[in-house]
Amino acid sequence: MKRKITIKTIAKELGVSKSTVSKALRDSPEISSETTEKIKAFADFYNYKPNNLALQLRNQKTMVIGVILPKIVHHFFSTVVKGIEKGASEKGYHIMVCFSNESYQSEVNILKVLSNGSVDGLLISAANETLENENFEHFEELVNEEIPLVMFDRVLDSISCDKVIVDDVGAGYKATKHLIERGRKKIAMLSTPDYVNVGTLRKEGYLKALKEYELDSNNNLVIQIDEKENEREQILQVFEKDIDAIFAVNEIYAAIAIRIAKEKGLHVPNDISVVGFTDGLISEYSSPSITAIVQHGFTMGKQAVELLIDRIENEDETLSPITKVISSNVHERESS
Amino acid sequence: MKRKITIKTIAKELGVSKSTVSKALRDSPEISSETTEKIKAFADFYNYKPNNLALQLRNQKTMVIGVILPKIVHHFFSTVVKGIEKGASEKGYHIMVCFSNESYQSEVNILKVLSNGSVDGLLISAANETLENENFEHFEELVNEEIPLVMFDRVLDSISCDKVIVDDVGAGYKATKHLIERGRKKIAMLSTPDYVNVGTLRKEGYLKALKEYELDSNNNLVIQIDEKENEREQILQVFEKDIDAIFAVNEIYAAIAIRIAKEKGLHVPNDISVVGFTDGLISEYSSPSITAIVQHGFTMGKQAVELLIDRIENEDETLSPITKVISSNVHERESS
DNA sequence: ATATCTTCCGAAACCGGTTTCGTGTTAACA
DNA sequence: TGTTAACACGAAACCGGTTTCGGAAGATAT
Repeated sequence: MKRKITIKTIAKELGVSKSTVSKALRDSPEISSETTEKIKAFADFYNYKPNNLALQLRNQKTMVIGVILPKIVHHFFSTVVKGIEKGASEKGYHIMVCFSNESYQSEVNILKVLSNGSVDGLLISAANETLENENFEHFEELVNEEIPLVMFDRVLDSISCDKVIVDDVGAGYKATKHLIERGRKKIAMLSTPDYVNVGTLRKEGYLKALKEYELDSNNNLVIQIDEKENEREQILQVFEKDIDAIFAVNEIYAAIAIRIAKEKGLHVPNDISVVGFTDGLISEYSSPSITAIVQHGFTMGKQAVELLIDRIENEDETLSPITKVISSNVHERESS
Repeated sequence: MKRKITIKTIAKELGVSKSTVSKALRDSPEISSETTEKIKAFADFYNYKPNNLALQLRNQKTMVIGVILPKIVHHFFSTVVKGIEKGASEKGYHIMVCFSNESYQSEVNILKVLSNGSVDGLLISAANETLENENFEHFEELVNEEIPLVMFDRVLDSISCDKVIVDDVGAGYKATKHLIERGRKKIAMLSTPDYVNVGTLRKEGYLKALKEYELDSNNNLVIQIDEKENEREQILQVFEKDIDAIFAVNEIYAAIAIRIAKEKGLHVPNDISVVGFTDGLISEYSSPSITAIVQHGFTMGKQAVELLIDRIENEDETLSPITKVISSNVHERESS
């Protein structure tokens, strides 16, 4: 990188002091218009730009928000990132994005680096491994250090910070109710292992709807898919049961279910209805297109970053943590 | 944020000088093991972490790489980001991600901020608007300032920097050849407007394959889809022509084409074959699944960031710019 | 007893800005 | 003519580290 021109260079070249240059560039009334013009012209000519690091150090403010995501090649999370970036850039902040890849150790390492003053605050969605092993000390430390922190989607109850979540119980309920209203009575659910709390919450909503409509809610229509194993094999099992609808915890499982149904000669939605979660490209472009719960990732990201910036810029007021719930809704398509 | 403990605090508390603390923490032989132990214990107890900004300012190095993308809610780009992050973190770098949202002005604004010393280098994929209007001064300025820069995917020939691109001509050729080898003779192409050079290049490969197999290559089987208009309406037009195959410039157009074909009672691939670009979730999970060109976004991102870090860490050697070409291949599925 | 060498540590400069405070010059006023 | 205020600018501290250099004290050599 070419050696950048600094205030000192300008000062030396023009025979004035550092302070004069700094003041002139900031239009201080202390400096005569004559001198100011001269300095500005010089700075302009040499394309002077103040060094951000120096300013950040001086102001103890980076205008950068750290974002830790479990993954990025994922429609929901990429949508959230978009919302975060939008909200951040509107307030003049930039984002530093890191991925835990669902690994606890990565999460810890990233936090170690980012909590060194590189960022003004953090936006985190926890890794599955962290949730599974219940190792939360690294988050607790952040709270202790009073680093502004907002968790979203994959949040932890025991951490005292602002949170933004999807109303997963409500969403599960709405999805199931939607199927019931279409006349379905034997609704299976493709869920996640229990440690993924979103799966658990969605199941709760599912059971709630079944109960409300007095349908059989014995658990054996719920299959917990382990994403580390072959997903298709696991989903195949659900077709051995006597069902007329499937509620899948994400759009990929929904798409796989539809494909298996077709292979078995079942018509979707005539023989079997399918509702998915995450209103992404798969739901939109598969055929039949898939009825899905839309999670409003963009909104979630934007609200999360706005909460965070609020904390950053009003550090004095120590309000108790807020949890925002983004309500979801059913986007009806052809599969139900 | 809680006032962080600094070297000065430790020094005052322990009655030694700043320099002694700094040296002790860095295991300098200048400091007696006794003093070192004492300082380390104290630092450890109060969870001291050196302030990154101070180090960055001192070392004139941030270990941060700026990434500018046209968009993130897009399978290919999110894959590239994953590759970038992987390559970066392997070398101890972090990434700062910004989105131009295909807007020229955003691109300029982002560059203005990021070229202030906040990053050690930049990874850029140009916005469509920039390509369309051919405004490249902001990139030229980067080159002038000798800020390490690597462009990927959407690159500009006139900018002198390292580049990583997909072999779009070859990919278009392979896709078309694949269809021809399946016995197709009337192959339409769903392309992009001409200013999107990837579209133009893919078309070039398409035409090359047609010519090689002595098929009619008059241009009227090529439709340029303007993504700002209704895409479905535009794609519908292609079905008015006498065709037996479609080569789509991305997977969304391929999915839309398949859907329209089904609606028209055409069987895919018996009546009409479809090949798409971008081997994403849509191609994988739609039914029939879509034969697609895989672009290896992860590889592209990783190679781009490796080129960049190489430049950053070997600034003295001024080698002439390198262009890496990532070759793509056909992932055969059911649609062809 | 003096010279020299280690060992261990502190003062100060530096990175690149901002900001407070002090000061010399000139003009206005009594 | 002396006092004072306004103006224009510079010196120095500061943000939080690292690093060079110099020096005090004690150990060793002569």
